Amino acid sequence: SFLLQVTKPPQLHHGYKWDLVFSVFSLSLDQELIMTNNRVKGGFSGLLAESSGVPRRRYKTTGTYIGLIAYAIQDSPDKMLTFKQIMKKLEPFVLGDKKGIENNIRVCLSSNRCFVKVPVDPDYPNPKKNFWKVDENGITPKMFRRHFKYLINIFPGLSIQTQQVDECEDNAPEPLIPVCKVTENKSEGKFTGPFSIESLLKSDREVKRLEEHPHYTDAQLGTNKRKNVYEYEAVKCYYPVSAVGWELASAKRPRLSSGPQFGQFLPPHVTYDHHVLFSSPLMYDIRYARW
DNA sequence: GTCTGTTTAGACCCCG
DNA sequence: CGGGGTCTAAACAGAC
Repeated sequence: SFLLQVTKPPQLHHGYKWDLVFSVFSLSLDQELIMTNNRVKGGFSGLLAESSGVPRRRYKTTGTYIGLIAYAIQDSPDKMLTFKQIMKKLEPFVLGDKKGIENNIRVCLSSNRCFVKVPVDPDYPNPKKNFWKVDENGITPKMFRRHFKYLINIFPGLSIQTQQVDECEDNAPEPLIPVCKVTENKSEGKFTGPFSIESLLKSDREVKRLEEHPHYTDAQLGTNKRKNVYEYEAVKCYYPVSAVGWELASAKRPRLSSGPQFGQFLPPHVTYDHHVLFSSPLMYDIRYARW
């Protein structure tokens, strides 16, 4: 594993702003930030804060991948980096199980709606050649507090302050649209994943067999050879939210099990929900769609 | 084969 | 204790 020692005075190393990193992770001066995949007691692993050699639990006192990645991206000249550039920038944090940490960062980029892709060459889009940038509209108040509270100085466009976040939460309005009614179309097979019947029912989402969905297109068929393809489509309702607004249903990026996912393009069967999109001045993010 | 990106499952954490 | 969030490992797809 690799230890980033935050010691006094803050060391400038390869141009990295250790003092900023220090504040990002809110560590006291004798603590260390470790980015390692090494297993510790109880199978626990992750980003650890250590004090006097005693590992602490992740949350509260430690950084997160989201925060770290966001820092790397926001600290770059154009506020966007390729995956390789992100890894290069985070190199000082990452020694040891580099593959594992790379994997984690990929997962993090891919699954969080606060990270979006921008084609390196817009004229010749290549799904594997993207810059990653931080989408501030994808940062929920909760995420802000958890990951970005100490990064406010590198988010000049983020029109929110900690106090505002708290106020937002205190006065959170009701969603503009009601939570979807739950309908169920049973089918054979038992699914246990996040899109299983049970999970979907629990989370008040509408479930339909893909084939039965009115907006389903044949283009979706046969595009995925994976084993555990869930042939369900979740109809999720999102209501206007951003870091300045109200609460998102989830910070996780909603997605189908298969189909084109490139940049901000939406699958062909996805339609804008104009009521949702335009009923609030805050709504300008195309991901606030409904399908 | 390598690199990049997506998805899933499971373990674990925190919070209500 | 359950739900949601984070992290890890792994499988997989597609571009090069």
